[in-house]
Amino acid sequence: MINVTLKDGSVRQYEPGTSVAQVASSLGAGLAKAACAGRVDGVAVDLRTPLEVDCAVEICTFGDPDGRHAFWHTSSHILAQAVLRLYPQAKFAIGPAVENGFYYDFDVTPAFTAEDLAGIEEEMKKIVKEALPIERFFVNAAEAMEIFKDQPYKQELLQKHAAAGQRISLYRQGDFVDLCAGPHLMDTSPVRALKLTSATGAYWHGDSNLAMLSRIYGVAYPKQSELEAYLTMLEEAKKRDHRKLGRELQLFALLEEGPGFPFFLPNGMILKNELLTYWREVHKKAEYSEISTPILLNQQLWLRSGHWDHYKNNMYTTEIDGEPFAVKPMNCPGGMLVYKTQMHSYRELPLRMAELGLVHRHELSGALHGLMRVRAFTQDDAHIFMTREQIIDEIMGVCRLIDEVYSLFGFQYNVELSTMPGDHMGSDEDWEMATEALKKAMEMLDRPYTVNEGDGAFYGPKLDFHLVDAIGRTWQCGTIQLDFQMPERFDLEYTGEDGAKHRPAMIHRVVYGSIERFIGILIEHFAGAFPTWLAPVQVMLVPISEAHHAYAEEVKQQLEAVGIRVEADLRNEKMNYKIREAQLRKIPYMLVMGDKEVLEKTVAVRARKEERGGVKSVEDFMAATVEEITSRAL
RNA sequence: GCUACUGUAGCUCAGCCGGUAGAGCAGCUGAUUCGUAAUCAGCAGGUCAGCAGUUCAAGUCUGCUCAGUAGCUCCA
Repeated sequence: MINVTLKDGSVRQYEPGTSVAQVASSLGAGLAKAACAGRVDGVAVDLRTPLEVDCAVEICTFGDPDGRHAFWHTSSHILAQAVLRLYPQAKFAIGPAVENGFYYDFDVTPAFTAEDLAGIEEEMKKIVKEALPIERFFVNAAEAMEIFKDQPYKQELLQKHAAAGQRISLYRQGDFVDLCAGPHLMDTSPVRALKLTSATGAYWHGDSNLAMLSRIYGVAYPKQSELEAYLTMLEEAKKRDHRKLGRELQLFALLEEGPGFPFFLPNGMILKNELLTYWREVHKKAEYSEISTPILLNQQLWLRSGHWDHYKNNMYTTEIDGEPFAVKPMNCPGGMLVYKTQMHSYRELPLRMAELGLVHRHELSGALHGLMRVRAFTQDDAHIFMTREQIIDEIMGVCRLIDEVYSLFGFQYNVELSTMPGDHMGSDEDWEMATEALKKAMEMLDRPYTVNEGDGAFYGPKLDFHLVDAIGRTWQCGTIQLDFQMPERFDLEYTGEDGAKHRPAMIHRVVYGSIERFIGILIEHFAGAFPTWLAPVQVMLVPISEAHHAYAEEVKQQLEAVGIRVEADLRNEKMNYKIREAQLRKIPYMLVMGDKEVLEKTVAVRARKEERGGVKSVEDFMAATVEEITSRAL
C-alpha cells in the first residue's frame, strides 16, 4: 500500500497505481469532475498519473495556476478538435495555455479570420456537451510518426523525442489525438463558458524567418459568470487606454504625418514638465550634473561606438556636406565625448552625468503602440563613470533612486537581470564580471530578481525594471546597464592616486525609461485622474451665474499667486453643465461659488477626494492644496 | 516587417442590392442668469484616408499605397 498525505495533513492508504484522480474522487463527490488538476509533492501532475511511491497529494482547482493550466490546456485541445472537424485539411502546430487563456496555432489556407471564430466556437460547445473522456497513452517514436503522418509540424516536434529515444505521451479525446505532455482535465465537460477572442498570425517557433501560422486565442472558465467578469474587466481596461484618454484630455496626439512621433499638447506638456522638474530635483539631490548632446552626429562616431555594426537597422541616417550622419538612437556616444573634453582625476569619481536625450529609433511599423512604443522618445539617461571599486555602490545607489521615484507614483515593479546576448562586443571575462556585479548589488539590497538569459544590450548586461500597469501588463521602464566596452572603445581615462592612467568603468541608466512611455503608463495607472501635482488643471472655478464672475476672478488671482493651476469657467452655461465637464476632464477640485460664498468669502469645494470637500474659506483651501501639491501626494 | 481586420465632420457613429452624404456631442450666433454630471433655438462643418481601375453612375465593387487596431517578431 502507498501512504498518501493529503493537503490537510491526514494520511490515507491506496493501492499502487491508483491515480491522483481516484484519490480526488475518494475524497468527495464531484471533485474529480471539477475543473481541477492534481499536485503530488507540490509538483503539478496529470490527474490520472498513477501513484507509485508514498507522497503528499493536493488537489488544485481552477483558482490556482496549475488548475488553470490544465483547464486552458484542455480548452486548446477542444479548439483543435473543433478545427479538425470543420477544417480537416488544417495542419496542427502547438496549443498551450497562456497567462490569460489559451491559443492554438494552425496552418490553414486561407488564414482564419474573426468571422470563422463563431462557427468554431459552436463546434467547441458541442464537444464540451459530448463530455468526451480524455485518455492519456504512450507510444514509441515510430508509432507516433505513423499517427502524425499527415502533420509536418507534429513530425518536426517528434524528431527531438525520437532522437532521445523517449516514449511519447499522447492524449486522445474522441476522434482527436494530440502530442502532449499534459496535464489535462478528465473529460471535456467542465469547459462550460468559453469564448474565442481573436484570430491572428504568429510565427512557427516564434521565429520571423519561419512560416506564419494562423493563431486562434480563447478564454474559458468553469462558470459563465467568471467569463463575464473577465470580459467586463477587459471593457474597464479599454476605458483607461492611454490613447483614448490622451485624446479626450488633450494630452498628446499621434498624427498620420508622423507615425510614431508623438505631438505633445499643452496639457500633456504640463504633465511632462512636472515630471521633469521632479526628476531634476531628485537627480540634483543624488549629485548628478546635467548635459545635453546633439541629435545628429557623424557616422564615424557610430562606427567607433559599435552602433553601426549592431544597431544600424534601427537608425535614421542623412548626409551633411557629403558626409554620412546618423540621428542618435542612444545617448551614450555623446556622453563619452563629453567625458573626453577634459582630463579626469580619481577625485572626481564617481562622475554622474545625466541627459534628457531625445533619441530616434526606426521601430517596425507594426510594433508602434500609442506612447508606449514610439519612434522618437526622451530617455532620462545618465552615465556614471567610476572606478571598479565603486561599481557595486553605484548600482545600489541607482536601485534606490529608481525605488524612490516609482514609489512616489505608487507603482509595483519587478526586476530582471539580462545576460550576454549572441550578438555582443567584448570578452566573456568582462561580461562575467559585469554580470556578477549586478547580481552582487541586488543581493546586497536583498531584492528579488529573475534572470533573462541572453537578453542583454550588445555592450553589457543589464537590470531591467518592469512596472506593473493598471491591468496587470508589465512595461520595461528603468534599466541599469554596466558597460566595460564603451570606455575601451572611446579610450576613456582618469588619473589615479598613483599618478598613472586608468580605465573607468561605466553605467548607463534610466529611471523613467522614456518619458513618453512613462506618461502612457501614468495615464492608464490613474485612468487620467492624476494626483493634483500632475493635473494639467488643478482647480476649476464654477460661478453659478454672471453675478459671481467678479468673485471668481478674485479667487482665481489668489490661487494663481500661490502657483495653483486654475481655470474659471465664465461661459454662459448652467452650473450642472460646468460641473459635468470639469468632472469629465478629471480636474481634482471644483470650487462652486454663488451668493452665499460671495457674501461669506468662502468656496464650496467639490473634490475628487472625499475628505477635501465641503465649504471652506479661500485661505484654508489654498493652504491645503499647496501642501498637497508640494508634497506630491498621491 | 508578417497575419487578420479597420479607415465617413474635431469626437462617437448611421448610410440596405452601386443612383451623388446623415445624427448626437463639440464649435459659432442668439435667447436664458440658473446651487453640484448635459437649458432652448438657429447656423456652420465632409476631395467619404490617398491614387488608380470596373461602371452610364463608386462612400459602397477591385487593385495598390498610407495610417490605425489585435497579435507575432522586436523593444525604453
